[in-house]
Amino acid sequence: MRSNSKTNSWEASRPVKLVDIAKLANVSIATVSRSLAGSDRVSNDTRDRVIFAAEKLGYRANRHAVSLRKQRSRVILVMIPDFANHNFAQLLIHMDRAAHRAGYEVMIAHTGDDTLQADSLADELFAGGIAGIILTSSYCPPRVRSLLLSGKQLPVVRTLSPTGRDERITSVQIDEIAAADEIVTHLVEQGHRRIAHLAGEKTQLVAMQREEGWRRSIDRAGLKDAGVIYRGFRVEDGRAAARELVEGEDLPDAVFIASDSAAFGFVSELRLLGVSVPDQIAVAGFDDVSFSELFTPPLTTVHLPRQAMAERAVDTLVAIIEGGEPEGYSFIPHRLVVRESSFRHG
Amino acid sequence: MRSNSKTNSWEASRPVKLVDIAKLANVSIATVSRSLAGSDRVSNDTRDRVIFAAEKLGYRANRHAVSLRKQRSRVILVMIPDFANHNFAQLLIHMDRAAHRAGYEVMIAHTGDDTLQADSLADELFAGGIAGIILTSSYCPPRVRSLLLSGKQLPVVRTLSPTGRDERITSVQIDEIAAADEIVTHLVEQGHRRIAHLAGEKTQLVAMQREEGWRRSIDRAGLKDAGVIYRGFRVEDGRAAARELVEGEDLPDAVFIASDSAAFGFVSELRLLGVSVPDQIAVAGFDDVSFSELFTPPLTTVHLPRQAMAERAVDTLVAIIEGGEPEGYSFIPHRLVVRESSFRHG
DNA sequence: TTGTAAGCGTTATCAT
DNA sequence: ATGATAACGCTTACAA
Repeated sequence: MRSNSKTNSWEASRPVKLVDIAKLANVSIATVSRSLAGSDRVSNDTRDRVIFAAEKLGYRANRHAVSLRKQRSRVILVMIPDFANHNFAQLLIHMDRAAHRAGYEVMIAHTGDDTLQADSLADELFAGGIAGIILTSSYCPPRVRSLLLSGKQLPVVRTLSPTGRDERITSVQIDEIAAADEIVTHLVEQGHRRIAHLAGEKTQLVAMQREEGWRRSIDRAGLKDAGVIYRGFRVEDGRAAARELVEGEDLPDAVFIASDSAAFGFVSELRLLGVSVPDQIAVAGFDDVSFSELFTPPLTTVHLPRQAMAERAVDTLVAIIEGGEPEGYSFIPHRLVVRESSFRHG
Repeated sequence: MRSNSKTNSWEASRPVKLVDIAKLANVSIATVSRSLAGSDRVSNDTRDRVIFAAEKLGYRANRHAVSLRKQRSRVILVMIPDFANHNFAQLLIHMDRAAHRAGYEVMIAHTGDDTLQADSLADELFAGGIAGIILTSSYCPPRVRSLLLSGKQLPVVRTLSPTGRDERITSVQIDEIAAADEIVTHLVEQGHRRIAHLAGEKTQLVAMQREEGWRRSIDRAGLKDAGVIYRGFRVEDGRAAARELVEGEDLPDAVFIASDSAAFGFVSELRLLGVSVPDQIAVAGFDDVSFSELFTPPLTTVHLPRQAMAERAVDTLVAIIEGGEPEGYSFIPHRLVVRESSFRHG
């Protein structure tokens, strides 16, 4: 048990409660509550007096009392695998804003290494502690997953990361396959012929979809499979892939890399190995994080519409929470960003 | 008012409550509560039966009921000016972890453009909604500030950003002046003579302290003031400064830039203008965000010990919340990171 | 060792 | 239009 001394060093002045306002305004607490809630069953005069008193005392409702009584929380849990990744950080800004607009607060659960804490937070969905959950990776807390699979509708929405049809999670995403297809087609149009792919891990749906897009594009162009390296989305994965590629027979003309972070590592390691981008190998990434345009060379990539996804995800979730019908899937348009890293060499 | 239909599309199965466990285990609610709390005033047999029942039903305590009854929340509010900035994103990861370790949850308030929402959240400190506040910028919510200034002790800690002595906020920070001094001294030792400074805004304490460090270093070395440009900490500020500098008389040997982000913009814009770093101008930044080493050229900078600061800030706050004595200031050691951007040209 | 009951601050139902 | 009062789910004296 945690120490629970009664002598807090910060003398906690007693919070202002309804009863304090009631006394000051000379009405009952019921009337105070109604006035503050903007009910029309109060005389204008009384309401004004109450509101004045409330402001004078600096009243702030106790969220726990309200949530307990109303049996409904105004907290949305956002499950994030990695804060440090720009994708998630930016998503968070926009979710926070959208949530506030709708009258909700955002709480974060980090699903990084250890999901226990996060799962426990998510379970509060069933205890009324939180109103809904936004998933941003392929991860889904076990209890939520099993209920979802049993056909139950829950206030749970996934965004950023794609959702398999059989997962039954309301989803806000881009068309990953089409996006990958488009950017690889851009490489083809630049004149590149041997286009390899640095993919994510084979177990990840998002990686599989981006690979599928790459494959469709080279098939359509009648190009030969120049090889796939399965690694991951992090900087280090890109570095490792670069070393592997340089050790191999002959270099491809271009590489489509499934994430910008990996692309940074890839290009950076190639430079160390004396291979220059795009002169010797052209590169295209995926995500368009803020550093992509500052990178040398500036990275050609797919821009993830993070703001639109975040807002749509929140709005969808709020709609479900407040009794609407979940829509299943909704797709957000993506955008190609062509920069120097993909330019034809020579 | 928000629509509040009673027919939620997700049939909310009634949450499991203590009374459900009580029935299943054939004991009173009080005994259930005691068992789950690990009280020693319960027989082992009963406790086991209760815990078994609780797990079987998938019980999760209602946080609002607990907080209301215990008159103490387990939520820490972290006020962040900008999620997208790596500094804050990383800080958040570590705070989240440290908070969970101590049994708290983290809630985020974005103090970006509009502080109203954030202030309102912060005010919950006085209504019992949150247990304490961590500030990460110079911003401090008005009500908190005025109470602090009146000499009151509050569970409020600032980190990352320095605190003025007169602010009376418990603070976890690095020695900004010393750090700036050291990195400028490194530039001096590289042989640079005309060392300019790209500072933040004049109104910001952190900018003033870094400028002070720069000034001390060049004074000690007996160098002339090669000029200060006051802009800001963002990429765009760095770009603008680069243009201003190139338009001026003659270029300095080196520039100490008060933030890595601004340094990215500065170097990037210089490249566009045909000035190369570090060949024509050496550059040193401040922060050591994750891109700093991927940047071209890799950036010499001061590493902010984000993890240590985050953990110390949380621990300090928790100590105050739980009745300890606030320590005032505590300093975390920083570290110089020397990379190519500061190398002597020629 | 266990049960009974009061109460945390708020909202909502029922009177008046 | 307003006031009394019963919940909301939980913890914790106090009783047994």
